[in-house]
Amino acid sequence: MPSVQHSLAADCKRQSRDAQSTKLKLINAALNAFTTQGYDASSTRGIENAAGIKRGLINYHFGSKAALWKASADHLMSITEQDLGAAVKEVENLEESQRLRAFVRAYVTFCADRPELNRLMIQEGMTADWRLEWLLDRSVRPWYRQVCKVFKHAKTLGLAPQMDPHHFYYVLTGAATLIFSNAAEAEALSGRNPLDSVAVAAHAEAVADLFTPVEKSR
Amino acid sequence: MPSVQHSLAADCKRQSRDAQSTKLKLINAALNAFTTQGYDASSTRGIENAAGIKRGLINYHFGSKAALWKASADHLMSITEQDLGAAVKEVENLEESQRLRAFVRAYVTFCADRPELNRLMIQEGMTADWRLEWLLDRSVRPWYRQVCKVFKHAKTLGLAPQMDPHHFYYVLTGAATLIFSNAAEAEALSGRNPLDSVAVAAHAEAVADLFTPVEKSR
DNA sequence: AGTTTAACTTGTCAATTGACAAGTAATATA
DNA sequence: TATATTACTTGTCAATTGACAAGTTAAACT
Repeated sequence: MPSVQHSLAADCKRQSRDAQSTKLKLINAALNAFTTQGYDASSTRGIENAAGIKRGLINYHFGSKAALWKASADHLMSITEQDLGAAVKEVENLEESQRLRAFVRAYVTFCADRPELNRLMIQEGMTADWRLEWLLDRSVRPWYRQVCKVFKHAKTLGLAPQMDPHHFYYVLTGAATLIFSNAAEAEALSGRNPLDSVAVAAHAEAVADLFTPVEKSR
Repeated sequence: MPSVQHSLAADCKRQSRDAQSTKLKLINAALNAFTTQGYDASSTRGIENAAGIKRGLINYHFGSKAALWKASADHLMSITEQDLGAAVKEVENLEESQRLRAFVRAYVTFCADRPELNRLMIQEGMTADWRLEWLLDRSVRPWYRQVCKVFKHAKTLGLAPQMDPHHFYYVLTGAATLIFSNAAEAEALSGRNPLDSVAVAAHAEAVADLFTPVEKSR
């Protein structure tokens, strides 16, 4: 009997006294708040409530709201690098003529999987402050260079439209992401959830078609 | 001498006791705050300070923060309907083969002139609440229908890519606007102001090229 | 000139916010 | 078993926020 109780207690141990799991709950709740409401409109108490933990734990585990933001953004960027990095690697194994198209498709699919990334960039891309600077240094600049590189290569081979890479970056990013960033609006307008897998695939094709030499008339 | 003083006083009269001009100052400051920071992160006191008027006047003239938001959004939408409506009318005078291209160009130019509109849609398009509903009813739905109509017409004539109108709407809107909505980020990445007229024209061409049957190779 | 009304001003309030500090409880270690 | 460390809890604080109410001033009207 005592042994049962003991092992039960051991099983439950990680339930409310595991710093790692508490931190993760906070980071997930924080990402949701920061990316949909923005930094200033998100309250630490609201995040703590959403995470289902007690008041005060943000300051205990992270020290400040700003530090929580950095930890959350860092977490999101790590996931992004992992997921998107793997997709990009696969693209490099393809025949040259299909690379840009596959790249676009992989990017759109990723954006639908993790709309938080684009929401965060939209929240922080409007005003030049410490958060935008942090994001630029941490991951936007490298990603920007990579997109430009892929595009320039395709353009050289005549497999992409003639366009300045900088404009391509924003045309692609905007075209690929707005429908997911503004999912609530898009759903109200169309009556269908844009994050639904069928809708995602259709959107990916639409965006890919734009940048791929058109297969003449139908 | 007294007459001079009198006429001077008459000229200055509208300086600090004209309800219309006070309201307009508030609406402009409010638009700037609401579109860049979002509704919840914008404080009425901050808006009053930015407008250069005294504390309390928002509640005197508008009754509440929510009412100020509605008045500001309504103001922005009226301007939009005027400017964009005029541009669309001009497009209708053009030869059919050029209409979609001219439409896209006019839209991009407008977005650069008034980045507040797209910033507002981004701030409010993520979450389904009373503000999104207000915007949908007031102007998004009509505009959405118009864009779909123009596109369907061009598609029927083979002058636009084969694509669902709903996806076209978000592809066009995203491609056209992100570089202006995220002007701070875009400037940090490229070193050049995306709202500069040369950059705007280049972006308009890039977007228009996407949706216009490509003039083969160069 | 005297009165009314509209425009503005300022004091105050309860609620929320980020932060910190002084606690308590659970677990690991000696 | 005793002790130390880590994880969590709760009380409190000053600052900010949206709202309202009781003022004051300026202009319009009679």
